[in-house]
Amino acid sequence: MTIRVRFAPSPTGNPHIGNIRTVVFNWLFARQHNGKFILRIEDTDRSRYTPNAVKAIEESLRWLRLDWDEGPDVGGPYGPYTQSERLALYQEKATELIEKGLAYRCNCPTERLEVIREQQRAAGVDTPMYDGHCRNLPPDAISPDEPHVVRLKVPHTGETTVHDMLRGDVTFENKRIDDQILLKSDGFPTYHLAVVVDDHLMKISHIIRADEWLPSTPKHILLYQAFGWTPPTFVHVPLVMGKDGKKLSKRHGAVSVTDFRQQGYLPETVLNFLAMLGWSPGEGDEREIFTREELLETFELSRVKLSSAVFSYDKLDWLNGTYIRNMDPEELLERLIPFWQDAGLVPSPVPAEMSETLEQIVPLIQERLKRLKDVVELTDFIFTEIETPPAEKLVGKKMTPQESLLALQAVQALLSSLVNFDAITMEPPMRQLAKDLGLKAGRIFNLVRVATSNKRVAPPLFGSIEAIGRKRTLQRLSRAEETLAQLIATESSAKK
RNA sequence: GACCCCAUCGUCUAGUGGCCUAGGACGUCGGCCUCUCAAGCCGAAAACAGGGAUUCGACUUCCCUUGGGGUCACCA
Repeated sequence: MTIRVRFAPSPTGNPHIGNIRTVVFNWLFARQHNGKFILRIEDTDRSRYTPNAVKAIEESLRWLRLDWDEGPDVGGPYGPYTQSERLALYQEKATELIEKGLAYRCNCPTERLEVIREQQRAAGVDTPMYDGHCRNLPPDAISPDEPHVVRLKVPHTGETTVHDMLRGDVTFENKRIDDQILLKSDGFPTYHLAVVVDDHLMKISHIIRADEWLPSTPKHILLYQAFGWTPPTFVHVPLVMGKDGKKLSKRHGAVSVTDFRQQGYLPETVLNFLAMLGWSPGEGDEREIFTREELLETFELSRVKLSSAVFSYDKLDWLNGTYIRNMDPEELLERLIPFWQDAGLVPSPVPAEMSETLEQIVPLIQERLKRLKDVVELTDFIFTEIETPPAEKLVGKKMTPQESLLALQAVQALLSSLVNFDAITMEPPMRQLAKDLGLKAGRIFNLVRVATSNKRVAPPLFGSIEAIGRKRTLQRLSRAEETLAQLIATESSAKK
């Protein structure tokens, strides 16, 4: 049997990371079995349709390199792959069921339905359901031409069993299953009809979808039975939760693929992380880092956990940092440039004379980045003018303002005298200078760091200064010295 | 509320009756290294929800309780 799986999102916005985790499972499963991965757009709810959502979905998948074999853009033998283009098909299938006596037209107004639900709830009914008003009307009682919906005639007795690949058999009582609407009054199918018809017609072999669908799966099975079709294999995978144990949503932080991308998470990281959320390689294999190829080799759908997993932003950060550290510096530079440009620190295109500086900066920050975007805050002082640090920030630890000023002046003199203004050249004399002044090297370095970056935390000093350049470094030192001098002056006048 | 799913450190997980005085990873804490911050290295604290049953023996099997989650639309 050919493995055929699908991702069937409804175009309502940027794809959610939880949904993408399910896509990762689908995609891995398809690819490792030489099967097909299909993208199908379920746009049957016109009220929720978002124009650019299909683009966003496709871009997100492409970013993660989750390629599809059939879909709206690439076509395929079972198209079209957008449900709104298949309307006639669903109507035809619904009519077929009506003719078989397995479905019926219903023209109960929404208001009446709402009243019934209210009453049932008030009466303490467990599962509010349609009251069957139109269920046993003669077939011609409602004309196909008047507004109506089509409902499935669900048997009132017996039970329906879902065979789930991961959970085994899950049985539901038919009397608790409502006469599901298949076709809405606007002529569009509901999810239940469309998904069954399309999965069957597109020869889907495995429906790998989120847990939340399990309760509606018996409805789908009933539909397969009504059509006389064999249901595919169902695989319900757990939901992804936020820190508080609820379904992951915006209030937990980044949730869309776009969010993660914009914050500077690497697609490799996200793929790796998502695959490990609810799946692990098993006994004796304690790897955390998996390349796409390794995942393809190792992933096993049957090993997916049944319990829901909490999305850990901390672990994602660690993973991303690990990927960044292992990356080729040239490649890292390429990926960093857009973030510098977005922040307005580097012009686009990158001026030729700047690229050397950028190359030089990368090793300074590579092991300090968790997200690519962090590069902005970490290196902005190299590109833009800094505010001169306030005097109190310029007084070294356990040092007087006078000592600090003297130290900075000495550094300035030293740096002006160097033949080559680069990190390797400047470090030994700087250390010697500290010794000569009777100061710990760290003290003086930190002082210079603040003076040249206005930050207490910054990349390694000498590399940073080299990137800033001699002229601007000396300028910043001068300004810092002036500030200190002023402080000293006001302090001494205050004493008098 | 009803139905359904789930249940090992704070989090992601290993574990399919004896290998478990429960392993790894993130995070946390401590130390080393160190020009700050990271990174790296070393170390520590940290879990089998509770109760029955089966068994010579249960983290591992069964039942109940508890807890968490999901679903109950002319949304998917």
